[in-house]
Amino acid sequence: MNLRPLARRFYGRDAVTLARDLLGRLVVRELDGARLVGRVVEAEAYARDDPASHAYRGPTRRNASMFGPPGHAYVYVSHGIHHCLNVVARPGSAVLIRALEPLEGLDDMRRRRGVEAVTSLCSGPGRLCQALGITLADDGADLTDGERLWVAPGRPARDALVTARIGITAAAEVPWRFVAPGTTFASRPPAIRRRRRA
DNA sequence: AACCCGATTTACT
DNA sequence: GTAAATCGGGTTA
Repeated sequence: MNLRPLARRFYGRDAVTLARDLLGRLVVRELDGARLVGRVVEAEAYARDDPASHAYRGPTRRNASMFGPPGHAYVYVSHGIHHCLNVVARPGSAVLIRALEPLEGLDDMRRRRGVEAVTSLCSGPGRLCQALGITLADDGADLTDGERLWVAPGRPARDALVTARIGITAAAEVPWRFVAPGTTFASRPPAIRRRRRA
């Protein structure tokens, strides 16, 4: 398993392309002498001119990292409780990591999460940050330096299931959520179409 | 599946 | 001031 960090050029693309290409990659975390690894199985793209994106209204204190160089982390606090991890693509755009398949350091993740079931460790953007100990201290972290948090090549998914993004109200139908085919570790099953009653 | 609630920041009035 | 927020857990049914 090659755990070396991906280089800057991997990130400096449009967020949709990057989101697809992140599926199957490895998020690597080193914290308190432990190494934690998870495979990306769910990601969402947020573009610069995207009503659902934190970047939509321009730079603010919170989203400053989104406007910095590609390949850094954008971490923010969601609903006052949870942290969410984004990977900055081209400046002003980012990819939200929504779920990982835990591969290494599961007991450490369990301890941080306070749950046992492997499908509850990293299946959700807030859950995976808790499992990996990601906080605002990681906002702006350079993911190419291989120091505390980075992304390694893994084995890119050959395909992606495509759905609308979760938990947004603006641009609710834009199909920029990507799920690795066959995974059981997504935050929600990737329903392709919503059934509708007449 | 449908609510309810927590904890806090942000953006807008 | 205030509503909404890239959420998660719990309860009710």
